[in-house]
Amino acid sequence: MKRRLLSVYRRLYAEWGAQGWWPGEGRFEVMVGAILTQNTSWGNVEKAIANLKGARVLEARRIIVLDDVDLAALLRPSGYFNVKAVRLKAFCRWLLDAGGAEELARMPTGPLREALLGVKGVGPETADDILLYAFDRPVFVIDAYTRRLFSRLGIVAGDEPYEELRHRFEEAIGDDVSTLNEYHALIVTHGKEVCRPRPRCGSCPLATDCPSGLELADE
DNA sequence: ACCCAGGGTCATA
DNA sequence: TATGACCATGGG
Repeated sequence: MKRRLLSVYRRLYAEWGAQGWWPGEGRFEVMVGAILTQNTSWGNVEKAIANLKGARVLEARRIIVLDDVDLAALLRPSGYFNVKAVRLKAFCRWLLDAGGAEELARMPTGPLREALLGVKGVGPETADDILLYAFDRPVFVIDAYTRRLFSRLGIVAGDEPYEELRHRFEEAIGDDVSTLNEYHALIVTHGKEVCRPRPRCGSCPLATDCPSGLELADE
């Protein structure tokens, strides 16, 4: 399990190299993106972030004073805009009450993760996105792409609880932040291009010698 | 005209 | 603990 998992990483990396993730400039924009991309394609998120920039409100202090309706209007392209307006404001409120990102950056990873999970609208995946990509903490993000790719490879079932998968991946990968970062980035940016259902298997980089431990599970 | 996308919350059993 | 409803836009 550990070996096969790392083998997938080596192949993804060999094929596509470092991704230099997360898209977005600076801690705050990364955190905003993590909330807005919940069950939403990144292209739509970019439009919403562009709206926030255009309105010059891409700062916690600007966001908390907006009316929910006005904020929702800016977030419209990213979908679930009413829900996300409330979540984004709750997150910004928490961030400011905590003394800002610089203060949070001093917290150990465990307590910081618990604090993030205490914010309404921040679940395990969003918290781990923020920990890994905004605070450079050694955690691995389990998302829909990860479940899909690795269940296709037959390495996991795919429907395990979030924490179980997270611990399995972290145990296999280790605590090197840049590896955790690049691995998840590769899965999201190129996971769809590999290990498609049987008929297309032969064309994917992972499948060129799939017999060596990466054979596909039947779908 | 579907189907799905870098989830999370809340109500129910 | 574990399902199901709900949130909503935009691209394929």
